[in-house]
Amino acid sequence: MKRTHHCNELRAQHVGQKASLAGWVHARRDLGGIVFIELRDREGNTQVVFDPQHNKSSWELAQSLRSEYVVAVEGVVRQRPEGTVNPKLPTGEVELLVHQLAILNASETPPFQMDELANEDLRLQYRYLDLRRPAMAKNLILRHKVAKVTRDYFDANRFLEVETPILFKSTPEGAREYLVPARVNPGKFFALPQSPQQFKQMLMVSGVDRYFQIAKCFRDEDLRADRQPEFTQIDLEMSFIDREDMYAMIEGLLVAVWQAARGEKIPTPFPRMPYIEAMERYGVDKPDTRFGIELVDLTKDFATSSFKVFRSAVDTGGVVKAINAKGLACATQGQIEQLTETAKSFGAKGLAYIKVEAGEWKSPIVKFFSDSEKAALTSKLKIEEGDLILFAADKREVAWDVLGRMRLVVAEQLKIERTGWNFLWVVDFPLISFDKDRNQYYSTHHPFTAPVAEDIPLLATDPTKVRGQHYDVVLNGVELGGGSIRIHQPDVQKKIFEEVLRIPADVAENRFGYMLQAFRYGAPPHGGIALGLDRLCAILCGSANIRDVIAFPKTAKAVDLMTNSPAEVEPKQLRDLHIKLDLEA
RNA sequence: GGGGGCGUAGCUCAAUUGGUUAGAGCGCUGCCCUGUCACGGCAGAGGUUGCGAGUUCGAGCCUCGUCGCUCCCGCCA
Repeated sequence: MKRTHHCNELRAQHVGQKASLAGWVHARRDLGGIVFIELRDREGNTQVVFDPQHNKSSWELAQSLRSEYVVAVEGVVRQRPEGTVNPKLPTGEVELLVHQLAILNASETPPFQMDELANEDLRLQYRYLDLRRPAMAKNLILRHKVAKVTRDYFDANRFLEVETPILFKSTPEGAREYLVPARVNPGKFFALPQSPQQFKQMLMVSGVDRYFQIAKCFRDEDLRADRQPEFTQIDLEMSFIDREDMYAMIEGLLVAVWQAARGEKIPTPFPRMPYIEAMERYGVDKPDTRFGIELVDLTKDFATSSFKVFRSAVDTGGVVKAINAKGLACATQGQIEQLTETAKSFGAKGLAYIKVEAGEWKSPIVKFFSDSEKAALTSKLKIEEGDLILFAADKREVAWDVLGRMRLVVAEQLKIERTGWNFLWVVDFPLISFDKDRNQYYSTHHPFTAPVAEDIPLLATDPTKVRGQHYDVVLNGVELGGGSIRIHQPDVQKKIFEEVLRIPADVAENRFGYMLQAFRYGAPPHGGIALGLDRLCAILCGSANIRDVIAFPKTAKAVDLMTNSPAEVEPKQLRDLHIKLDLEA
């Protein structure tokens, strides 16, 4: 009794045909004289009917069916009687009248029902049941489609899919790594790659020209809703290109993905926004441009203010900025305190505010403002009845960060509708940043990013002014991916390592020596990008959590509840690896 | 490492100010039911209120500790 159709296939056109289905018992409706079973597989559901007048023995056997039994049925496709068509089911015009039923496997009563959402830990423990749920099956299918269209697209664009090693070398800068002891080399370790970055650049030197990979990456950092310790990137690298080529290539990919996954057309080219503009207007380098509440700069207006908090922020080189949460003046004192606590958790010293209610500015600070300052606020922030103005007076970066985050918080509270797909490229990032605590420069992204050519002279004088040829693709406030045109001249790369980043020569040689050497043998100009496949799929599924698009994810504590890993190992295994556990956890 | 939320029946949740025998829906078991699709009807079983201490005449509720799930900050070149 091999199946002839899946459970979302039979339609009116099949009426009268013999058909066999196999799947799980999704629902049982036993009316006494007649039994209906809704049979489910990953594609959908079909109603099958057991009628004693048609086939008594299978009707009798059907009495014993329970949720999640695995069965095969053979019968004839029948138009449902008038008035019993189910418009909610794609197969709802027909049903399968069963001649023969085979119970392929029974099932214990499942720990949760397939049609409601159980607790996350239970779902993860019984992930194989969770994945049977139609919503999760749909996510798996969508992820497959995205991967498939990605491969097809890059194949059509002359890319080669090349696998790079999972056992890699430890590169201590950046994220914490998972280490793998190397048994045959006692005391030495591999690390799992945070990304295939260095290999893909080597592939360009190898003449591969266009590389892509759907690559597993590993980072031993604390988890978030959008961060798992192992995750997947759509990773690519191209030779003989500039930034414009990359923008066009990725826009083409995303057009194809949206078409395949959602059947929607997205407009190209995506807007470009310099990093500094993103920060000034939205306070983040991955702005959600689907709504306003933009940051407004008031530094000049309060440069000579008699309100000391603002004045001293400006005097010490900081800024005064504000956002207008239109319609939030109704916030209670308790809610304002809550907002203040939130702002403090983001690094603010406090949260100055103005509530515009009953034609009045209600605020503990407004009495310090001059008429001209009030006028500036009114015009720049377009203040109207019902507004809530939130201020940040601090160092520029802190003010950006606090208001950028508060902007999202108030948008949430105002329940601002955020629809549509707002893609954009954020460009012109600073190549180099300065770490005040450690008193040294560091690469904003990674040390292989090429400077914008005309800014190269600034490397020696004012490195933080140098723009990098880096680009991030942002969608609705989510960083989908980022990349850069790379340095391909060994002398420039060496200069960045040694003169700007001040990596000691022997350390640079040990970590990147092979790379510098490779570049001396004819490295083509090249650049690449990596997109987070998990985040991409989560957005396409409308899920806030990437666990929903990963078949077997880990909990927030980085544990797999289904297999109970990580777990302790046998002492012999440790001995083989020359590892002794003698530090308290 | 820090902060918030949650933990009560198999599942999702309720339980007033700390006060009688901890409830509901779904699921489960049995019986009835020939056009259901959230099938319906009748009956029933099912609880160490995560765990451990403490306060109290009395704790699901308060306190402390601990475990688990989750969200956020730090962290994630």
